Amino acid sequence: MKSHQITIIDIARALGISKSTVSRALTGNVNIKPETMEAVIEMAKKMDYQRNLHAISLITRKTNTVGIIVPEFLSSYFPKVIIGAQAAATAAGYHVIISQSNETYATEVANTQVMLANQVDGIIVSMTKETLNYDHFKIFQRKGIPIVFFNRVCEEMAVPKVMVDDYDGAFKAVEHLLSTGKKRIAHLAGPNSLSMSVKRLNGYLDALKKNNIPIDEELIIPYDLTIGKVKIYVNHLLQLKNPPDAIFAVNDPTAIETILVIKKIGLRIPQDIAIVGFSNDYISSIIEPSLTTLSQPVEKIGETAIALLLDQMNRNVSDWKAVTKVLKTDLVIRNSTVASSL
Amino acid sequence: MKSHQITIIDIARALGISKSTVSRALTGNVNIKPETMEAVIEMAKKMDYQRNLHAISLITRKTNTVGIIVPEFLSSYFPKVIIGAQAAATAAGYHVIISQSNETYATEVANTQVMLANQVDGIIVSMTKETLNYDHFKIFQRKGIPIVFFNRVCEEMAVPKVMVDDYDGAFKAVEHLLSTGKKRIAHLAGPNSLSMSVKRLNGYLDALKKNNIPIDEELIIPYDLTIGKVKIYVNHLLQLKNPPDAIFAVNDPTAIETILVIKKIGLRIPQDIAIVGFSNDYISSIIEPSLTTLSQPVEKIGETAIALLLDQMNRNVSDWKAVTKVLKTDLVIRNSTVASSL
DNA sequence: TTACAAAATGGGAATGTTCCCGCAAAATGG
DNA sequence: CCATTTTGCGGGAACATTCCCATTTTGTAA
Repeated sequence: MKSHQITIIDIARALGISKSTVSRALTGNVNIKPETMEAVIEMAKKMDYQRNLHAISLITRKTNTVGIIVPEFLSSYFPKVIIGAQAAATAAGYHVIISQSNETYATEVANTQVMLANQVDGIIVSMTKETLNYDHFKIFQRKGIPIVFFNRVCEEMAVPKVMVDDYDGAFKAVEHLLSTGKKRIAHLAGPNSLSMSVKRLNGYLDALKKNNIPIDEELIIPYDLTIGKVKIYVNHLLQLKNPPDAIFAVNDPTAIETILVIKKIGLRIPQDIAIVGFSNDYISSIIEPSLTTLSQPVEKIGETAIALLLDQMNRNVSDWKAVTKVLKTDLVIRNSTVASSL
Repeated sequence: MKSHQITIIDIARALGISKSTVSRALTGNVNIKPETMEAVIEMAKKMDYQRNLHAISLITRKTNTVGIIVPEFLSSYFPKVIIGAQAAATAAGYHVIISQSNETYATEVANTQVMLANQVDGIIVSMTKETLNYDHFKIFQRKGIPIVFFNRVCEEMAVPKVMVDDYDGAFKAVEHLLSTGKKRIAHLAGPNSLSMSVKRLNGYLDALKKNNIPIDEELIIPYDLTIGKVKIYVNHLLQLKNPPDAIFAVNDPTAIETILVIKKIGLRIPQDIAIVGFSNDYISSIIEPSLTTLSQPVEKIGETAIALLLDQMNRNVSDWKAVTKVLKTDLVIRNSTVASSL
């Protein structure tokens, strides 16, 4: 079904030289006469030669490829991280293969297998919200393939991680709400399986404590990040005897959905209820009222993850370092917490 | 640096059988005693064995992997197509590797080389807006590797294509604007390099002709899809002696940006100027006024592209068929053309 | 010119797997 | 119970390339 693949042997035969020489010319590293090299390269181009990475990686035990596994593609967050990561990887001479897990554990496991089977030299991963078992990641460690987590990290694995300061971001968000005079701040929290959720929750709690605001468990709603459920929870919050005057959402999609629900109900934002998100998705500046949120250095996250990965790849397994880089977030104040001056 | 890889030979040795038998057990196709097979599979799991796809594809000349190349990740369009494509590919037993070209020709060429080097069994592609030379795609044809275009297709190559009916969509958009009483409809067109742009332009032109509206070249602005430039063009249009009362934008990001610019200027949408986009990105329903646009069956596009690819892969090169599937768009009418009844 | 080093090339093993072929063992039929 | 078929398994070639070692060619200094 497939036509004959052009190999270095074909080139060698065409030029009357050996395959070793062709190989040397093509990899261009050592002891090769410039004219020979030129002739080989020209012939290769002429014959539509394409090197077979499988054969190369079979013998070199290296693929010059790094894998990226993300939970989803729908928010602008992960695509932007990928752009940063891809740029950094390309600059270092690595190819990138990407796969997305659709927020499901089974797909994530399958994706790790694809990466393993493709013999990637390393991977960077952000987990799905479902992932509770980490065996499929631990295989990489056992095999000596570096793995770096970003954003949604696996706490129990001693590997490099790139995160933003979720605690600090949440803390800033809540203090900002308090500074605008809000007293009852609800939190639409993420699932406990993600350490990010827990950290944001802790930032929320500590900001309240520091400002002597009593914590009301009723106002804290952990949910599974399924956008459709936001409506239920927001309605529930608003029907409390003592409803909140602000909502801090665990991420931007949730906050956006919250705004839509509240607008439909007819409450004024931010006068009746203020809203803060997390991540500064593109849409946050577009929606009305525009969303106050914490901007994350997304491309930097991707770059940093790759940098840590490359560092790890250049070390011996025995010399691996499980550094954790924490990047800062910036509070972007918009009209969902401070009424427009217009 | 890398630890020893577990091979079928290790398993064979551990069980005191031959590598051929292990291979048979693992691929599970023919003439193998059930107990032997079980023992092999168990031992493989116990030893953390991972098959080496490179060795397999080297000999089988097949990788069970299809490649996806898209121009960008930032709009929700391509990520959604990928979700559909990935689902279809997985269902057929194929892995997927994704790469994004950042809308630059050079990256696209590099991406095709990664795909070739990885010996993918086929690729689906949507081109960058810069791509004018198609040699890097023609290589696939010459090598007998099926290629399917979607959305942004290469007209001069006789290969399968999946598109939406751009002409029809544009036609519907313009007729809708006319039906709301608009008379001077401008078109923020895409670059001529993309046939999609040309088709949308033709739909626009024919809808005007059919309704006896004179065509004013002044109102047609082809641009390169760089969002930052929208502001310049919109301002230019509004400063014309005889400014437009509606703008049909070539895609949603452009339309969204147009809305933002016009809102800043202070004109009323749709009363002073109506706006229509193309694709129905998520953000289109969120922005105020919400955007009238043409929804595309995004996931279906991905599925269809993979279906055509698989069909092609199951044929002999001599039997390839260059079918073109055209999917319909739906006009979604929102407040950017019809004032809210509230 | 000779001797020797350096540069350029060739040959063959190795990478991990599948596939083909051959052989032994088990199963089947008369 | 023997002949024949089927089933299960082992051995070795093949895939495309790199790498090591050996060999040839070229260059340089005495």
